[in-house]
Amino acid sequence: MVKYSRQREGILRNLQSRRDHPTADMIYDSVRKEYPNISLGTVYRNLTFLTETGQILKISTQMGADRYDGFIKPHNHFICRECGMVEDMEYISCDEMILQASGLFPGLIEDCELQFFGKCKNCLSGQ
Amino acid sequence: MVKYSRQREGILRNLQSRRDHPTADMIYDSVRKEYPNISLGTVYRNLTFLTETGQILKISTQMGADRYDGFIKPHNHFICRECGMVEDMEYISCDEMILQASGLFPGLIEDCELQFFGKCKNCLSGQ
DNA sequence: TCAATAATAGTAATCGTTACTATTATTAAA
DNA sequence: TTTAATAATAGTAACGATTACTATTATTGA
Repeated sequence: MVKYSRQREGILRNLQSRRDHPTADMIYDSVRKEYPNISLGTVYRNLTFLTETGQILKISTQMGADRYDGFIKPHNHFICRECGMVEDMEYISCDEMILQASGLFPGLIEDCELQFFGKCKNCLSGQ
Repeated sequence: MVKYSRQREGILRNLQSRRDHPTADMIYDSVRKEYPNISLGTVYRNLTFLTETGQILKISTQMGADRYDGFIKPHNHFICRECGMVEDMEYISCDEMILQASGLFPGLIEDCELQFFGKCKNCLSGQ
């Protein structure tokens, strides 16, 4: 049985109000302004809960800590290999690819993830 | 200046001889049979080197430790959400998608990664 | 054969995350 | 309302994966 918590709501609202794909730690710093006593464990626990209930997205960038995204309309991400910045990109559907792959694979393919890597505008222009 | 090391060669050969996408720790256990004194740090250092020089691939599965792959012909991966198994899949090119995306994005897209998630045959059949 | 230095083994430290526990907050029912 | 059950919390400890450090060993070009 799930009970309401103002901390959880604060975390969700914080994440929905920004588009910078923060880490758990960045969210912690930010939410702490509203709830000075909130603990990092609470942030992690709720990020996991919100991810599992589909209210937010978790992004693994293979560089440093996981990122979170309050914008859940399907879209892709660009990850800068130099500064680690994560930016939204227009959605390119994986549906045909899943279909294509499912015929060849002895298992259940539920979804796929498409991430783009490269250098962002800032890093290209030498900082 | 890069100097030869038998440990590095052992790690590379070990990785090339298997298709199970092992973690650094699994490689360590395995290579230790040939080099009983090899240290985990040496394994990590060389895995990083081999990845950066394009001799192996590093796979982030967003579940547990990173996996490594000695098979570098372009291909995709299926990751089982239940047991974490990583399996090779036929390559589906991202080239058109990179092209498509590049026109819309103010940065340099170098490559993209496509991973499939779901349940493997074993986990589907209830173990 | 030697000198320069890259790579190592072993260990400590770090980072991101999860687990634990006593306390507090929420909620459904009396 | 009060109360009782228990979910969620704060604070902290523990954990797993990875990196950093340092004295020693191995490789290599001269």
